[in-house]
Amino acid sequence: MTFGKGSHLHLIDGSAFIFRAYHALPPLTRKSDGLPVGAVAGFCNMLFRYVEGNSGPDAPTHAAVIFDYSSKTFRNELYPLYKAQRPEPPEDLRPQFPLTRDATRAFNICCLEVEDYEADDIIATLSCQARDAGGRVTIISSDKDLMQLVGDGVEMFDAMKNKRIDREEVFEKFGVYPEKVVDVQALAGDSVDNIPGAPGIGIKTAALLINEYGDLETLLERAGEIKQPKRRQVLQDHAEQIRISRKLVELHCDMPVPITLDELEVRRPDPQVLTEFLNLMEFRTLTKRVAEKLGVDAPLPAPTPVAEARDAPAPVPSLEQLPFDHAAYTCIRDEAVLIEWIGMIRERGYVALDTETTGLDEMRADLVGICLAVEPGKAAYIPLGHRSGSGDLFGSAALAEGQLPMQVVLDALKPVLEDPAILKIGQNMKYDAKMLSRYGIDVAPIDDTMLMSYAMHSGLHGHGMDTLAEQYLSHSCIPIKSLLGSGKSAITFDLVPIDEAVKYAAEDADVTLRLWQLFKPQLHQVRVTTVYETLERPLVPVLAEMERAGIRVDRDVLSRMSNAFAQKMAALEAEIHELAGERFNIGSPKQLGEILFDKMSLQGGKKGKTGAYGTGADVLEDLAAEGHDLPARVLDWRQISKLKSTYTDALQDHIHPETGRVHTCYSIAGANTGRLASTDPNLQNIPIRSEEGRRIRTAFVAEPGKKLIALDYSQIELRILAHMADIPALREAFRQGHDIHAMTASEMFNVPLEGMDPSIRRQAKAINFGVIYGISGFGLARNLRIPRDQAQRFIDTYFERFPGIRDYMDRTVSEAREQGFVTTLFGRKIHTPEINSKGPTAGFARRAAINAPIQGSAADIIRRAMIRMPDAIAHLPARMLLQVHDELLFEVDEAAVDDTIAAVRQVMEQAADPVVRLSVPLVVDAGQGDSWAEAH
DNA sequence: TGATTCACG
DNA sequence: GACGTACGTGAATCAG
Repeated sequence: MTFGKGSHLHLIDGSAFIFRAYHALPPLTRKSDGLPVGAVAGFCNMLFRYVEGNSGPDAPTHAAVIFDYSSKTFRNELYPLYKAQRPEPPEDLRPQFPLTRDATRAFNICCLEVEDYEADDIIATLSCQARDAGGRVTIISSDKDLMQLVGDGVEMFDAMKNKRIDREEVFEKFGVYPEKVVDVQALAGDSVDNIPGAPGIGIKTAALLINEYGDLETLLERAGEIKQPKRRQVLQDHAEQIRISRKLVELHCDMPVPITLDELEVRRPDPQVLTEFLNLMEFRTLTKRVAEKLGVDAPLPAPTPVAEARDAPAPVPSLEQLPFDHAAYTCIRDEAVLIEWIGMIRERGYVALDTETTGLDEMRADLVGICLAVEPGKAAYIPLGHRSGSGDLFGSAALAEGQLPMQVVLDALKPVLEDPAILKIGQNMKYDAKMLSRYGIDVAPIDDTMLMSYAMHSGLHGHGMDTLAEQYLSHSCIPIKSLLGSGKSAITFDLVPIDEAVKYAAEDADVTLRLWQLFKPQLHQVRVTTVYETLERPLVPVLAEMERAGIRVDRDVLSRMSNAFAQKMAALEAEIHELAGERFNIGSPKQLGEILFDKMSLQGGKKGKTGAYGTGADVLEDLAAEGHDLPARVLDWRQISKLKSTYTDALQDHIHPETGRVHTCYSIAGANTGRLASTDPNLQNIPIRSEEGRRIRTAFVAEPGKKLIALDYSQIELRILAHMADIPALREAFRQGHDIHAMTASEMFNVPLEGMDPSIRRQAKAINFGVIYGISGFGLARNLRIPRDQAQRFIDTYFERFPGIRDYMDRTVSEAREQGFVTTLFGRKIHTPEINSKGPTAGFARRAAINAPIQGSAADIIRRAMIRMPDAIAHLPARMLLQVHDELLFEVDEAAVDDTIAAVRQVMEQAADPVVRLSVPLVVDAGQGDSWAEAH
């Protein structure tokens, strides 16, 4: 087909694809020879997804993937420093560049690169040709340097955000429409690409100037007319540099392209060629998936050149590529079959296990069925508590036919599940272990695929089964919604027909087993075996115990507080409506914003990106400080409302009817840094900072005759920073037991420790915290409510006095850039896939990378303490109940309070030993009382 | 469902 | 006078 009217050309920014793929995936290598292929794998996945998604009315008629030929181009002649400070691509990415070209061709998509030109120029030239021929163009990229091309039938598509970029989007970003984007870029420059621009002028100012003078040339000619002297000077002094900058950012629409548009016509991939290429790369799952899609047989895996030991046992039949066959799963309905399966488990020494229940709350849900898998594709479901759909009016349906009695099954399985020689594999085993422990079975030993993934892939993606199956087995699990429905009409698993349940449940165990076989050897390759074995796996039984124990909560205390809050709120509500002169929903930020800034026209109203006024506490506090009553009352109302809805009301619903206690659930793999997270309810954010909120802690009480004791690490993150960054002054202060913030203040402001002004100490404290968070002048200024330049001076002084801190930060960031992850003191890896992105994301990623080793090391330390705790307190009448990041809460017989504090403190303070010898001591503070309020 | 707000370390 | 920011979480609520 000739390219012309009605044609639609897709131009894919190949280099962007490669880098994204590289950073999104762990460093995979080809099994047979160790060739790094992670980026190629990701690239192929993206291309496949792209091809799959290309159907429908807006499908392209023509397409090409565009690459950079090399990093040297004609622009370097123009300006030698252009992109000069770009880091070299990582060593293991280099050999993958040519493979991505091969991959593109294997997909039967034209791939293009031209010596001396950037991919962007090729994209520009082809876009112009296509537009001139009357066709449409979509550029698949989010690179801002391409935005100058948008308009007149040319659009961009950000594949990452799944968002189109049109003229208006460009205007939002640059403050001008596409035809003026180069002018703005020329003025603003770009530090990433080393485009000089005009010093001190950013995009905002540049857009302002261009909009005023029309275009860059006019602006430069008439620069003398500019009123601001500094701006005028800059433009006059740097006119030449700005003109060069413009040449650097302007894309070439007329470069020689060795191909015509007609040749880019979309072609179907040749199944043979494509699957052979994927097979050569040894992407087994992708090969299979593509073959399925194209309706051909997957080629046989290439023989591994490494001589296979002849007498080695037959390899486990090749696993993750075996298709999922739901019809092949067994349903165990009689004892003979059950015994047969138990035999198979004993023979192998491991089994993947999954329990099905009536709900997600292990403390309240009932067991409905158990599923076992012994080989990929070989799984069996044992229905135990299914009920036939037609129950009586009260929903108490009778047990369905054809199920073994629960007790018979549990009795038969118990020896296997508790056998120390048989490994039980689960996905989030804490859930299943807790469930089964309620039925008298202590599952051990265990492996957990969720935790394996967490140890290997933290920061890359979530670790739920669906995500993992999708990512590593290219398999989409049956959604539970398809069985249970959703919303009001949702049913519980016991009402699902057994035939349906078999497929779903057995699939889960099957997937778990396949993931385990895939992950187990990888743990070692990625060097996180120690992390998994010492920080993840042993934590499961410890947390399960804590969650089962729960903490006693006094309902009456909460309920009385709720009533008091309700009255207070009603009074405040009346007062606020009075002040506003009308009734409105105080809980609605939108309505509140309109009242404050439109109706009352108070100053300081700032609209965010959604166009709504900000009404956060900081904004309202500023208004209140100016003497406005309404915002002050709203702040009061908000505080009470929060306490009531989140704490005094919701917490009551979480009191277990039988135990009278609240049983939170900890997610081990929730937070990227290694911290735990607490849910249903969250007991890690019970108020303490405000006096009013603190009272909620009086509702958390010890049983009669017992006490609560709380022990928390003092300044653990700062101590870790002092150790990791090796700051002698901080280290010494901690060794001497000095007040660390006062010491910092004294160093920074040259004031004596004696009689220090508390506000000076407060500022030093804020800086100390800021450092842990990846400090910025802006952030510190906002936190301390001081001018920005002053905040920046503080930071400069801090870095001068403690130069090691800056070194540490720089080291950490470059480590993240080079490896794609940072590590804690104990070897936990936290991936930083966005560290090399541009724009505001870069700032976020940078700060997160700086913070992660510190927060993560602290998390590792308390994990180590928790894991050792059961043995350390076994001889005491004490139970560990809660963890709040740097604090542990125990319930103990009154008589043993002191002994327990001593034992726990010992474990906590020595928790880093012997793996890490900290150069600072860890110090633990302890408290005790009848309630959490007293103990803290 | 996403944005906003706010509780904690 | 800058692209825009403190790090990590979970829950309740509003609005579309």
